[in-house]
Amino acid sequence: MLDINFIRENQELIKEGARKKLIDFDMERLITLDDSRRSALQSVEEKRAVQNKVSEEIALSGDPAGQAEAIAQMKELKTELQAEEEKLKTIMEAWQMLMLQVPNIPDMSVPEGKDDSENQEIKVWGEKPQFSFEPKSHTDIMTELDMVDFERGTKVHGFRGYFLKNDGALLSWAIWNYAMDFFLKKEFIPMITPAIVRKSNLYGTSHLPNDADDIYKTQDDDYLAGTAEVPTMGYYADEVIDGGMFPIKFLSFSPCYRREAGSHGKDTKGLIRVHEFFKLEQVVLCEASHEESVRLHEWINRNTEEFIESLGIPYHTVLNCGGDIGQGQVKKYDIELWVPLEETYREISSASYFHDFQTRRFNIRYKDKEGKMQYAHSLNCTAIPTPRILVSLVENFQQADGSIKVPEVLQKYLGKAVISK
RNA sequence: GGAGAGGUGGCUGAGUGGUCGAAGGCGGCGGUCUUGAAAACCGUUGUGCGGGAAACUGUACCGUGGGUUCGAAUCCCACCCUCUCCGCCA
Repeated sequence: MLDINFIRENQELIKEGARKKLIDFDMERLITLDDSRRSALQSVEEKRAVQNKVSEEIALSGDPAGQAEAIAQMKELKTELQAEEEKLKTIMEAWQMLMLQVPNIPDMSVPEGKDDSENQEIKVWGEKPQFSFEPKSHTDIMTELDMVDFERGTKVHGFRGYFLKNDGALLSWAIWNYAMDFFLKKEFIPMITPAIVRKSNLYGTSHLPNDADDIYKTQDDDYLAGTAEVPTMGYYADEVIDGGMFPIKFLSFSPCYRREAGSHGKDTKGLIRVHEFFKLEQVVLCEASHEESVRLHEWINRNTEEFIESLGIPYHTVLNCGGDIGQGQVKKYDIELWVPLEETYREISSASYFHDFQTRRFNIRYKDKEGKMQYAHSLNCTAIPTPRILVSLVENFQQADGSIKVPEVLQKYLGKAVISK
């Protein structure tokens, strides 16, 4: 959400931003609606002022005849007022709906482009493995080592179901434990968050109303969050935070649920695209400063790069183009890991900053040094998603005999250097 | 799931349907006093939106949403949440 006054004063900037993001937004309609909102609000407030004044006079008056007359007049005014309030309410509903759709303005550095194919590679790291044998896919490797069971996963869960077992399960735990140690050295606050959330939280992060089809819903009208970003951002909703705590850095662990409604034909095999997974997520709140947002954005992205580097998995980082960043995001980096069998990089991390786009929706504020109320800034970045990370890990470190070489940093967490039959 | 109690400002806690944005206390801020601090005393102390250069001013906010009324923190309805007891349960 943006401030309506800011929107009115920067219409061209926002329209240009929407164009770059390939978001269809009807600015003229919002302005027209806002004009009627303003005039209706003003009219209602004027009538209320009269009502308040006369009501007070009635209360103070000792003259019954005068009171009766004033009450009669006020009855008329009340009827008019009720009609206008009704009108205002209708306008407000439409206005709020539109306000939720106004896209945040992308940063100047965000490149033009229609989709992820036009993201800009800004960094490449690591040596892609050269196999002296015929490499296998992660599904084959892991199935043969009895680390995963897709057939029974499908039997129990349905489409995209999986069980991780034996070293597949242990490797997941090893990664989580290592990741905790790695990230907590950077002074994050560890959290385990609820995944079942009230829908207001999803409006806050702007997953709603945009991605409604991709979100599971309960019979109580609650939702299953697709990322711990949602509950973590909701944590301070409607609060005034002590600005001295900034930057607040959370490392949140949660299960993540995604219907993948728009991608039925994609990645139907393996662990790339599943309905249910686990993720450690970096979520940061900071003071309302563009420079600070930028600094922390680089930092959280770098954290995940460092983590991947410590595992030794080849990756590249891309700067997402306008068509591939969300409504609320100012700028986004994706980190993508090399998947040898597909001969391509696959996303495992996404780092974005939002300025006060999310915190306005969540009403997360603080008092700045001058004592003025400000909306905080928010950012988030994947720390590590499992089991997706296993895809690259297993394929890159497979060996001729079908075993997997365990990255050195994980060995003490897993308790072995090689996963084999 | 059943029974009961309750949700008021940063906290605590009053509030007969009408000078209530809301007493008192605590805390915070400013000041007097003091070498300094404490204590005491005095003053001050919410947020959003609109108008105004400003002083200030209009409006809204007492869990949320409706309703009754000239007028609602106060009455009515629905919902949400918290607490206590019982039941069930990883």
